[in-house]
Amino acid sequence: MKLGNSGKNFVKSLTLFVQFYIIGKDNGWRSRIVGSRGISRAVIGRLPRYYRYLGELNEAGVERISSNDLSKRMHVTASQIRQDLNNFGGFGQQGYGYNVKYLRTEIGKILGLDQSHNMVIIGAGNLGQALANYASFEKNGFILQGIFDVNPQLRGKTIRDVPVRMMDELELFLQEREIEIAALTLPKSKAIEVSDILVRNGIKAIWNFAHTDLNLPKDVIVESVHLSDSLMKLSYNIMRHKEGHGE
Amino acid sequence: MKLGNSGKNFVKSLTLFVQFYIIGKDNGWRSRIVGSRGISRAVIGRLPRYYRYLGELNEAGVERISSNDLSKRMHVTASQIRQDLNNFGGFGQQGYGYNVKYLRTEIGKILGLDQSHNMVIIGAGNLGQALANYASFEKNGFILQGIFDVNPQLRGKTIRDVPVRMMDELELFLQEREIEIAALTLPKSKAIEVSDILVRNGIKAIWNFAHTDLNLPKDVIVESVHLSDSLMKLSYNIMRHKEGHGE
DNA sequence: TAGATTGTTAATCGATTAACAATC
DNA sequence: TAGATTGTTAATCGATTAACAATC
Repeated sequence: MKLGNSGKNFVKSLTLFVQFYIIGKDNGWRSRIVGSRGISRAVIGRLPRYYRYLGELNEAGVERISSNDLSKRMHVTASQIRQDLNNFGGFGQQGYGYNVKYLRTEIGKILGLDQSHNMVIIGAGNLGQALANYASFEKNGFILQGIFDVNPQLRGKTIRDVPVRMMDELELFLQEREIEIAALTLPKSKAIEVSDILVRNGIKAIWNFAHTDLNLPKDVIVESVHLSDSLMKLSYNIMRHKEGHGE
Repeated sequence: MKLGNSGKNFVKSLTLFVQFYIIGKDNGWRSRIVGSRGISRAVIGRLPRYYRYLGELNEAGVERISSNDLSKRMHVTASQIRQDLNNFGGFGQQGYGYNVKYLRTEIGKILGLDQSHNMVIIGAGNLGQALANYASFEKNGFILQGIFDVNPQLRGKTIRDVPVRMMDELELFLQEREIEIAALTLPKSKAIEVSDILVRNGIKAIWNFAHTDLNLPKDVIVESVHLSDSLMKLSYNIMRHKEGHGE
């Protein structure tokens, strides 16, 4: 029996659909396997980048991509891509590659972007305001519920419809709403005492921009963004580069 | 011959002084060795953190520290600290440990913090303004020379005495002053075209905050801070943590 | 000197890359 | 079916940790 071209494509699509549907159903046990730890920090660190590239491909209307093509765009090895993804399950199909939209969605689920997380920002300076204005966070499920500061001049100012509140309202606020994440955008002198308040009131994770490490109970997740560390790495590379060219 | 306690300490101090002086003189060939590459990314990534801890110790008046004590504060192994530092030379002394002030200075030199780097910020939104206001960068030798934006309403606004200029002045500005570093704090749609302008006008390094990777000639250093990548890692860890506790 | 602690080599561990059989 | 490309095992490479002799 022969099928015309459109018929073949239809079968192919159907096959893919069915396979992906089945894979989708796997999530139960797969996530339990994932939960049983063992995914390295390095792999997790790369997932957001895959997610970003798949988003761009998707916007560009690309339907499928092989690990090889993706590896060239991202300047990594195809082997690494396949190895990374297979930590979480088989998202691809031999002879076909990966379905861009599907793979993106799955990585999104792994990263928890399909769920919503309530967030507050502590410190309404430039950096706090910058974060508050990133509309794209909301798109990924991070919902800004409150902004706090000590400066009375900022009281009542709103950023994307969220009013700045004073710090003395923080504890009650955290208790009344289910806030999971706090972004700390304040000087290091305040960061440590504030982080204690946050932990006492059930915050699950802190996105730390203060110029210090936070030593908190190990069930509190801390993700730090140390801008000056980043700038120093850049500076080191400038040095190294100058030497390399005999200056 | 016996020495009293203060005499012994004097000799010890003298010995240390002499040793450190000699080590200091080594820098010529050491940096050439370092220049001959081979320092891994991972090691470089840890240097700013050592620098930060040594700064805190120094402020707290601590004069010397052993790799063991430092390892406990930083939650790393003493072995790693010694191994890391010995990539750049022997900064310590057997039986004594490391001189805090000296080691900090040396790491600062490795990172290029003893030199000054002219910098511009492209994009005077909240994030650009936040960076401009970080006085501590200036302390480490990063000198803000200019801030640029397309928004005419920002024209003439000054941040820490640096006026916001319009983008059409950028090329001339780069040519007239020796600008090494550009911080890109603008939307990804603009980031790529602006980075081309920067490269054409001799920028050595880009501190990239845009939500995209920049594919530039390999002699241009790019250090990216992808905030959403960071938030996604945090989100992943929240997920994993929930699973671990059977939710 | 004895004790402490480094610098450095060797052992282990983990992550990346290569290779290829499975399979769409 | 033949060709393409994955999933996965094995080989390599690199980074971390352990151990200890050198030495202050």
